[in-house]
Amino acid sequence: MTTAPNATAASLLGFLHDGPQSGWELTAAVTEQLGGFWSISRSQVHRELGRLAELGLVEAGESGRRDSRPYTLTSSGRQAFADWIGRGPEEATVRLPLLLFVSLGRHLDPEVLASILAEQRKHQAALVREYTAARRQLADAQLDQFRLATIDYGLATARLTLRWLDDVQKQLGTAD
Amino acid sequence: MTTAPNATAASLLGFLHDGPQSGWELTAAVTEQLGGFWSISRSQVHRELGRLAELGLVEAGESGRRDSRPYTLTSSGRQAFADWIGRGPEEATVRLPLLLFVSLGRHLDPEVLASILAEQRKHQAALVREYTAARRQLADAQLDQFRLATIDYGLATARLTLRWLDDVQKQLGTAD
DNA sequence: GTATGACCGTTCATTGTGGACGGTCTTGAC
DNA sequence: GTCAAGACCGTCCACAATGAACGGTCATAC
Repeated sequence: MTTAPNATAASLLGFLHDGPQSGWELTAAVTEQLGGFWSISRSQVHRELGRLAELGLVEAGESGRRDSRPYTLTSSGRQAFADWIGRGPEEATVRLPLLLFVSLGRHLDPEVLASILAEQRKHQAALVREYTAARRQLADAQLDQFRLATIDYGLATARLTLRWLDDVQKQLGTAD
Repeated sequence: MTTAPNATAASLLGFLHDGPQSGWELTAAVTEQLGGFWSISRSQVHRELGRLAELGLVEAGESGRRDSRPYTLTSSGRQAFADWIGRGPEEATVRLPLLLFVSLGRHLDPEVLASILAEQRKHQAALVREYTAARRQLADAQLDQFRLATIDYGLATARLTLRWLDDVQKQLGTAD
């Protein structure tokens, strides 16, 4: 009984539950729906699809328009996915460049630091607007409550980061 | 004028501002101080140190006790770090297994899902306690405000995730 | 008809992780 | 005093993941 070898492969199997899709389509779907908290790259997607095909968890169809090759979930693929998701999420390895940057902030000129933080603030604000729009749009079309929940997480995180940036800026201002 | 090739190398240069350290010590320091939002691996640290030495950004000292080899920041290393941090944080590539898991939750039996979420809740609660303790301990010893800020971020994030898990669980309960 | 740009897979250099291995020094139980 | 356990320390390797570059196909607009 094969199991999905890693989280990336598993996510592909998950998305293939919605019907046959090509590597390109899968990449687009994952990026659009999970982009905020689950990044993948095209090259990785294709490599995993190739392997999944070898393992028989997925079946490559005839190449359609423009080299697009649709993959279909097999029954053992379905089983492998069930195995994987039943084991629960693995531990996260987090890398947030923004946090690394701030934690080394004492080595940077306060003026420059302030202007960079302001820029980051803008970025987070844009993110909040983006998530808010997505939320509104998806609340209408009633959909998967799980997907709604993940959007809520993204929104909450963006808001948190925004508030945190404000706090940091404020504290820096009063520091002198 | 060389610049730190990547964020990992840059973080090492940053930490070496506090004095000469071996790869082991650097790994420990980064893990302890930034573990929540900046993961590194021992193998990667040593590879980067080797390269930094080749680039002359760092100088390997005489091997001390137990193969420990201390590295010292050179003046060009200092300059390379300044260059790097002056450019601001790069874009984050986020991968949160918990979020991937929940977003695929519809494929999992609700009972099993609930028990896994409960487990994750415990994990987050422990994290909150951990950060709270660290915060208290570091607020006494007056220290770098930047480091305090990063701890605050970790704490806020853990709390957010905890609340979010509660929301998800609640929503699942009422779904039937 | 042809230029532009969306689509689609492949390749490769580089970054990053985790486990295994081998070795060194310290500490404490006996 | 010895010796076992465990902390310390670097190295090696298989595997995972990213991003940029390349080459090619098709549709559309002019």
